[in-house]
Amino acid sequence: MTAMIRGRPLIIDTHRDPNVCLHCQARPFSVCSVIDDADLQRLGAAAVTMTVQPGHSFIQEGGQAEHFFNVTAGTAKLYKLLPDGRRQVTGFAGVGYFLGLAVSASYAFSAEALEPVQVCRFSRAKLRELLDDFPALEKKLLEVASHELVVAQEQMLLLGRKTARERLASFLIARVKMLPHCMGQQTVATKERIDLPMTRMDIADYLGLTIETVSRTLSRLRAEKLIEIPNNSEIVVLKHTALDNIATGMT
Amino acid sequence: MTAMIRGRPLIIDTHRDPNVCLHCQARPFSVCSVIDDADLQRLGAAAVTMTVQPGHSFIQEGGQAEHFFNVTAGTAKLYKLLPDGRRQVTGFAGVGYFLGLAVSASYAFSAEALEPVQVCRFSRAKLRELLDDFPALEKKLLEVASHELVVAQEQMLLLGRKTARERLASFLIARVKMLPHCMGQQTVATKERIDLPMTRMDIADYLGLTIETVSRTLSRLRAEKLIEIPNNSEIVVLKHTALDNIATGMT
DNA sequence: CGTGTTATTGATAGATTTCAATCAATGTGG
DNA sequence: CCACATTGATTGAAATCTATCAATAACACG
Repeated sequence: MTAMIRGRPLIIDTHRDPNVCLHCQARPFSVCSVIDDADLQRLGAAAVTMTVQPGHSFIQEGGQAEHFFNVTAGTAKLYKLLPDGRRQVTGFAGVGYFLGLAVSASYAFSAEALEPVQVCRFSRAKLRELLDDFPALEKKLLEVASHELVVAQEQMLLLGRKTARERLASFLIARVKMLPHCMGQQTVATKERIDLPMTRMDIADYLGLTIETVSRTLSRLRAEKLIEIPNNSEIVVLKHTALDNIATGMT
Repeated sequence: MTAMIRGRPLIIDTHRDPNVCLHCQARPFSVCSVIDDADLQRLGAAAVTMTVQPGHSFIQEGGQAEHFFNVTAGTAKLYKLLPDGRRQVTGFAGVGYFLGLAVSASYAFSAEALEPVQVCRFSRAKLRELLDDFPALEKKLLEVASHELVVAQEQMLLLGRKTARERLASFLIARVKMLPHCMGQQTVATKERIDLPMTRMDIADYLGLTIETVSRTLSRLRAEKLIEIPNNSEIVVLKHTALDNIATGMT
């Protein structure tokens, strides 16, 4: 089955399988982690699995908010637009991210895949059912939403009060912190390799800057030996602490 | 009873009364609206009523998050600080606003009264109890948090991509929209009087600008006959539509 | 009616944007 | 296999918006 949006194939594959949740590698990172194994079939039966190709949207700002999504693979950018095309990326949704919390009838943002993205899709009605039957899920969603709010406030501080240099440092440090936790404290002094599935333009739109300022600022951080830029989609943090101090406005 | 913080009297009055909720004029605007009259005593028994004087904080960024608050009168500003004193006001909490949703152990922001503020205070434990006993309350909180997220994303767009002029227009329009609803559509073409309990500095910190830019921009809007400024704590919107167009970046 | 606080207005400076050119990586077709 | 086009990133020069510095003005309050 192939859904079409504006004449272009958006979803290359949709799939229903009550057992998807059992083998889902995203479960430990997502809201689904609060559902018992025994109840997982209920969840799986309510979900539709989709794959979204890079550059394609699965949520449109202002569109009817009929579905909720859970990212199980890949990364998507979330953004809002002004009529003249100015864009603000409000976040990047990676594995485990729950999307569509908006209670309003229409979505407040768009979501576009940066790499092939796999999502579980739930209808509004199905999610309501699930929430009624699994209070733990509702608790978890409240927890997730609360955390999102904290992150959003931190981003407001960044956008409203931080310099370009501080914004880039904050962005890099935040990315480091979401690296596989297994490394833990140990890597603080050593090299930390960040994967960047988004373009410089996306970073600029996320940090409220222009692509040129992002580029210039990264170049300067590199010249100062705080980072390395092996290629356009990777950055290595050489001096975590120094960068962290810049990020928090301590320098 | 008078609580002290850093040697200064923070709360001029605290009060326990199981029946407060019955006569609470903030109920229709707050999460408490989902609790039946019959259960209101449970709610009231769990709450402590406090009054906070202007300039005093009842939530400290980074402090232990032991309580949740519900504003029942007045307005507070919510803000985050950088080490060098740069401030970002993340929002203004008016009547009905629920505060402290953060799940973390410490608050992510500070809250300071702009005018005498009355709040209901709940302990973490008590709120958990209430949430377990009243699923509707949990649902409502999720709804509230989701709405807050939408508002936060809109603010990110403002801070990241809008001009000073657009920011002020957005701020004024948002304030107009939260005027008593009884007026409805009718006043769109007529005068709309906005009350500003915050200083120009607070507005600047909310919009990611300086006090001078706020002042200049308001002066220009006045010169263009889009607004009137009868005094420092009031603004009259003369041309709602024109201002709205500026706010949404249509001009 | 001082007096301190808050807001306005002016002049200048500065950080980031804008405009523009170059470079690098990738892909295409002859 | 190599010109050629395309896309994304970098770098430079100039412009612009907002911040900063500074001086008044308006206001609140004892």
